[in-house]
Amino acid sequence: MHAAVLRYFDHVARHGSIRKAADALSVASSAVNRQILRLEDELGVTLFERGRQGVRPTAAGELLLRHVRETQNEYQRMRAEIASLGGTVSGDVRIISLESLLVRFLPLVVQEMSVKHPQVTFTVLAVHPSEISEALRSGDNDFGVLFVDNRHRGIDVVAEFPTAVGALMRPDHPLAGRKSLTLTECVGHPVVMLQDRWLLDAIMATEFADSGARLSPRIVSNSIEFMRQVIKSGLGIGFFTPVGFLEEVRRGELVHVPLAEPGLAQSRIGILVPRYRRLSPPARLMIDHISERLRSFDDFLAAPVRPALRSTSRPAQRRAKSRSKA
Amino acid sequence: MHAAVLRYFDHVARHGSIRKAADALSVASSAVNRQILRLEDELGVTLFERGRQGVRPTAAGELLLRHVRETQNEYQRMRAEIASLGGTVSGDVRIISLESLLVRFLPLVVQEMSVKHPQVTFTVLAVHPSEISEALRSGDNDFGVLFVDNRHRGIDVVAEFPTAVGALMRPDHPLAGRKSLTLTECVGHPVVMLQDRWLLDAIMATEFADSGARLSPRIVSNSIEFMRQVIKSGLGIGFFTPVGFLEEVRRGELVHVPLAEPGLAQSRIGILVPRYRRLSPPARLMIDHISERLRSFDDFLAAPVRPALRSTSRPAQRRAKSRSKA
DNA sequence: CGCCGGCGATGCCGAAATGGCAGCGTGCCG
DNA sequence: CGGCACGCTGCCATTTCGGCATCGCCGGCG
Repeated sequence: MHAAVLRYFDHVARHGSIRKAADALSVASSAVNRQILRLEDELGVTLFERGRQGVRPTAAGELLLRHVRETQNEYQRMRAEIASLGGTVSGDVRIISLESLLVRFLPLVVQEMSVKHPQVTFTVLAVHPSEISEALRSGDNDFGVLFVDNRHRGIDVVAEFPTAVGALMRPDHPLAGRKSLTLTECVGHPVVMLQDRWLLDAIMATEFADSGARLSPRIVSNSIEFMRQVIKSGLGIGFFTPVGFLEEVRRGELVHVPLAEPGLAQSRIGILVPRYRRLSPPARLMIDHISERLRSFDDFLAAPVRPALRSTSRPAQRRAKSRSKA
Repeated sequence: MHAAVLRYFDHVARHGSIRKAADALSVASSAVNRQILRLEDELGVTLFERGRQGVRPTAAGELLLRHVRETQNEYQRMRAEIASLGGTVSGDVRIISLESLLVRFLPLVVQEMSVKHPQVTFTVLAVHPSEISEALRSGDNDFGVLFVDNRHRGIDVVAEFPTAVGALMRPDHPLAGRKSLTLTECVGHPVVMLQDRWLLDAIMATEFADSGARLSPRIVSNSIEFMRQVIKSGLGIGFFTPVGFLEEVRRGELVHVPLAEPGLAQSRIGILVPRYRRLSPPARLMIDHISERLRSFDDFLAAPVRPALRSTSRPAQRRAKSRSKA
């Protein structure tokens, strides 16, 4: 429906080069070039600065770019809305997430969703913590499943759930019997750590730093899967939320001991949505489904800690504080 | 830039007929028709119900319509934004207003604005009170200059100014010497009234009813200009905000005596903007300008009442409570 | 009852827009 | 200096779009 020039312009901006964009679009570069020139003529401004190394949007180009992307996003959302009028939900749901949730949790909910709504497609991306704000604000993604971080402006938390960041280890580890741990208590034990603060968002990073704990990493990696295997083989302790390791903990292959540091024990996973974003029907359904799933895991996630401290009363208190709307 | 089919679709929906739309667009009806058919084929849904008397959007058509209009509005706003990058402000500012402001006040500010920014065009419409909400929400208009009515949902008041609704009469009228009046005090005097609640919004209507005052209208009309002349010729009292009659009051041709009823004395004129609407640069400038103008009238508008009641202290207190942003 | 007028849909044709191909000029880099 | 990637342009084929005439349909009116 929309003019091809919208897609062309978007691609040129993304690739920073007319030829690259034309290549990605599978059209001749001349065609793309002429559309851009025609557009500049129509608006009476130059939209790209032509450098020796490609093109870069001018201020006017940036404004147009925002309009174009917004239009395309809204178009997709509207198509999904129309499709859902006929009863069958369809469209693409774009999610950004913590990598630890990408490994187990999100595949599960995506699969469950796919069974219920076969027409829905999914784009699930792990993002570097420094790019979360941009990824949510750009309008390219519907929502994020991330650690709640109230430093983000213009982003709403539509549902959040407590999760206890803790130490993951084999059942035969010396610390495996503990009900909770401080980071300082882990000093001396071999630790496997994530490289480059991946997964550990800023909250945790400062907490780890503030504790003064000089943890000695025996193994450093940026692969969750690698760390999973390393921990399973008893090479050290890892620090994670348990959501990505539910199966291992259930089967007794690993033990998750929550950390006592307040900033970590009270950390929360939330569904983060750019404020004012209109969600497509499948995105709304997906948010509801994830909320439900997280809530159903909640007892399991939180139970190992709190009931042990609060003796008898309220033995399995529901602690999810969903603010999801109907 | 945008595909012609957007404009076609919009026009067809507005006119409720393909041929009418084609006529308004100055293209052949077949061209319009085929574009609509192609669009329906592309989306896989029928967008219009073909009746004997033209076409009417289906549910899917309504969704698409919203997207199309939003896209067009945003495009216009973006063009204005780009144009203002070059220093010269341009674009169209769409305002809805009370009819009483249309007669004197808005022509003044529009003229002042036109001098400063010749490239800016204006669309100023009087709307029936029952259509205010729809007119603001539709996205067709930038803002309204109206009586503040907090029953509107999703509409923000970016600036508001007290205005004293009062009785307008000739200086030789028996009540002309009064500092303030109640409606019951007006009983017995001939009154000129607006037909069909035009201008008087619901607040005033109820106030007039609640007061129990049985005012005897000698003349009823729906034309402000007609009533102005009638009042000037001494045929009766009219009830208005003074903004539309500033010149006459200044020249001493008419006297404006504020009404004592709290709901009327404390009525406010405000600039009402649809929440979440992004304003074009000229619209922002126009809002600022109107705010300033209203504020500069404020002393004049409010002074006749309050200083007289509060004797010495705070003789000419500024009472504008602008919440306009820079 | 039949005619007329308005409606949307369609076939046909010329005009305009779009895209593909080849080639130009230019600046960067080894 | 020669390759290389860049944006740009002339030429031609293809696709799309719009105008015109026409069809089928239906309601209103004489």
